[in-house]
Amino acid sequence: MINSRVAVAIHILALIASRPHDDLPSDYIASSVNTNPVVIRRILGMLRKAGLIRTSVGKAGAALAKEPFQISLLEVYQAVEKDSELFAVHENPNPHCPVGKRINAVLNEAFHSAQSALENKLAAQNIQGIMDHLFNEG
Amino acid sequence: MINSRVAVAIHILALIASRPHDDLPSDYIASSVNTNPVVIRRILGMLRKAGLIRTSVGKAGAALAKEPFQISLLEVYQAVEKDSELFAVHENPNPHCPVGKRINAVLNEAFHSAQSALENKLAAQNIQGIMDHLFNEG
DNA sequence: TTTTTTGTAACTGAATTAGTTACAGGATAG
DNA sequence: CTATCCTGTAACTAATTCAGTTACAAAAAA
Repeated sequence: MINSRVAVAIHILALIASRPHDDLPSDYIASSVNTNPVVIRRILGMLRKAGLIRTSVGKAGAALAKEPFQISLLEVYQAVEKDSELFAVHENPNPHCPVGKRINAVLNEAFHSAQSALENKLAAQNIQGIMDHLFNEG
Repeated sequence: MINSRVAVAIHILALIASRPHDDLPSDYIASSVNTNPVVIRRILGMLRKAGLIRTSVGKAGAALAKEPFQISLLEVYQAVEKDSELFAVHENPNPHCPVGKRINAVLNEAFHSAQSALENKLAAQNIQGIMDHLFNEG
């Protein structure tokens, strides 16, 4: 299962986007997510390094670096999940076996098409869309 | 990253499919995968419980329970990965926060569309296709 | 100057993973 | 028949990842 940092990161960004005029401290965000403030600051750090938000040391609040509709869920996913491969492949299959010799090339191709489909769906969604679902529906 | 059992399971099935008249012991399969025979037998057990292969206690060899083209990579994936949710979501976001109150419903929807895209791509591929790539191309 | 806050290091415990040893008991070969 | 081969499974290990936590230096704000 993919870790919950992606979910928390989207939660954080939606919260910031929904309160653009407030400087939300990590303690406040943590109480919305229901976790420890350090967990929030760690994820804020990843989002900052990915260029999605701006923060200031010692000063409460984070600001989105782009408009909510310009922040795709794929960017968020890749900000908090540095491993670019979704599927693990076993190392060093037997090169003297006709299957082992080529299995990794074939698996990589098969897995890549699935991973791309996933990423395309994430790329097609953004923080504004999350906001719309949070506040304008149901 | 999704564990390597999926990759190993596909390797195993392709190997069995490519040698339908041989009874391959787990030691032999293990030497192709380059791991321990118990790792192979564990995965064979999962594939058997999923109805993809048949084995006999004490007797070498596993037989596919269906034709290679009828075994999709999605079935293999689900055989060795019992967790049906791809993305983790943080538990108990704050119900008193307008974002926390609804974030999980929105996240589940967003993640589900991505997961479905992945699963559809896996469902569209099967062991015969893996064999074709292994032996009829490149 | 006192308080608040960030950023980050360091540690913890839980969970997962792949690999390993061990062995009971079924199947097979001589 | 019996010695060997093999499966299925339990149990243990070491490595890794994860979320949560404590601690604290340094920046910002009250």
